[in-house]
Amino acid sequence: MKTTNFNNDVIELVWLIPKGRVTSYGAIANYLGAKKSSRMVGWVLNSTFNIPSFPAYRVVNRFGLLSGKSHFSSITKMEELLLIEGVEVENDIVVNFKEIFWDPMIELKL
DNA sequence: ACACTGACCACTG
DNA sequence: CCAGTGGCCAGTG
Repeated sequence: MKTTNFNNDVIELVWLIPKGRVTSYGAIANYLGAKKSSRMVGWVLNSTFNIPSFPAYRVVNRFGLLSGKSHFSSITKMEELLLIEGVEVENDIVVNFKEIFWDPMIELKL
């Protein structure tokens, strides 16, 4: 596959998400200066299925919904992985999303 | 080359 | 509040 900067940046950033925290596609796209390209973030994540222990499960949509769960090995895998880190999930939605939301724009502060 | 899709998001009426 | 729309752009048929 072609390795673009965007691709690498997204992957780098996702690796930086602390355990027990989550972020959103939009937040990542926004931080990378591609605000309108949040769809691309999802696209990049879809190509990371072959990267062992890549924490793609820490990325959800802006509502805290586990929109990518169907792309994991098991439909419940994403939720399980989050639960292990102490992230509560109910009806495919991160319960305390606002509290544990990790915004690179703030956390990495420029 | 063209049309459509997608792990999305913000804006508009 | 809900539906529609535009923007982004790589992959696929």
